[in-house]
Amino acid sequence: MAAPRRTQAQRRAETRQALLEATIDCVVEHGYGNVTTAQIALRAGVTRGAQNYHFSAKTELVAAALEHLMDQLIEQVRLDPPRGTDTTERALLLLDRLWNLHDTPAFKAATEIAIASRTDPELRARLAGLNRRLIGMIRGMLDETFPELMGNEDIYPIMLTVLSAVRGVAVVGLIGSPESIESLWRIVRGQLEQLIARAVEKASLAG
Amino acid sequence: MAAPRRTQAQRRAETRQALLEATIDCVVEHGYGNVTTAQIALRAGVTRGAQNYHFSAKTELVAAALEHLMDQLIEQVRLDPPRGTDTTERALLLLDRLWNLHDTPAFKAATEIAIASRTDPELRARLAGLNRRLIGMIRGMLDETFPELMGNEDIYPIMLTVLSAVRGVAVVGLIGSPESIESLWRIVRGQLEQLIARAVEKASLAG
DNA sequence: TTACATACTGGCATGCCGGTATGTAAATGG
DNA sequence: CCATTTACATACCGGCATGCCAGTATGTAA
Repeated sequence: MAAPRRTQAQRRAETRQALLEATIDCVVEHGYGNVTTAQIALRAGVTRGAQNYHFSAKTELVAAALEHLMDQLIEQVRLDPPRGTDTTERALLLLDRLWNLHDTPAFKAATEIAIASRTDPELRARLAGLNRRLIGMIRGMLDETFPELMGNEDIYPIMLTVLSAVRGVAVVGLIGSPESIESLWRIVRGQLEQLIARAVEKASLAG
Repeated sequence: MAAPRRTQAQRRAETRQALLEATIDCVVEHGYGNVTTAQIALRAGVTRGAQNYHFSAKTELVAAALEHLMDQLIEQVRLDPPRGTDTTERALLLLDRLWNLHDTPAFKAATEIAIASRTDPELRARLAGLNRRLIGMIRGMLDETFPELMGNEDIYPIMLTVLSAVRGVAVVGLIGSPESIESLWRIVRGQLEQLIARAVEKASLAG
């Protein structure tokens, strides 16, 4: 095993990333309340000393991990926007993509951490902008995906409602069985589909 | 201070209730992850010994507390069903009541505990039926409140969608500022209102 | 090569949490 | 009025998570 001779910046980046990802994994697996710094360090293949060197407190690590996760998700979504000639078709594609995003382990972790931040001021402060940022991202995506609806202010309330419903289902999904969630989502999806279809119809009549 | 000479059943019931309520209060105030059994006992005005006598483990106490809370809420809701001549009017009344239920400290506690139960099998098992029970309650209430819609299967999907959306908003409400939640709810409420109104209209045409 | 900065190691120490064990008071029943 | 059960109090233990620190290695600049 020859020493890889990494540069300082590389070393730093690699261990940090390993820690951030291990944090998310551990939260997903054991739940935020049960996660220990030792577990995280172990999973990251890093000693507790190194861990503490980069992130002096647990909260800091967790907050950073969630921000990192968010960055990944946003990037991942931004990379392939929904394509299609039909407006409704694109909208439903977006809907499904939104759901898939919420049906992911990452969302579990994010939710746990967000919930925990309610009573942790330090954490809360750092996470304050994340939801705002998420909504901003979705908004931007809407504008890009539906240029024909540009300037139509009616779509944002619908977006928020859809997002809320998706979140509601996703939250139940944290504790329910996959089958029950699947069935619940099918039902809710049907309703949201109608909501969207009507909105698109209305908008194209107006436009 | 003369001894009140309470009966055993009274003593038991009183300390138990004090413990259950203190548990909810503590969870609301400090968050599930930070709550300690000592805090709860202190708040309930009970020693840790008594606490342990009634609830041998923390999980047991928390689960019992949530069930107790649920009982209270269900009872409270069942006591005054929405009245009104107009179907839509009653539906909107129900919608607001549903939101008020979710905009309460009790919901915060319930959510925290539910989230925690994801990685706590013991807790999860005891809470498994609660959501089912809640939905059953809402279903029953729908049947009572809208006898004219009886047998119309279309309203359940809508109910689930509305419930999901309400929950989604409520979850954001856990960490957001009261103002931002108020404004979000107003927006979502507007959409749900339309959803409901359309459903009622359709149902009365069919009926 | 020397001097310095950054990255990392391993272990210690403290506080605290949940659970238990044992003793005491209050109520019930005969 | 005594015996037994139920309800509660106090003290304690084992364990463990967290943060910290003194030292070491590795990269970087003079």
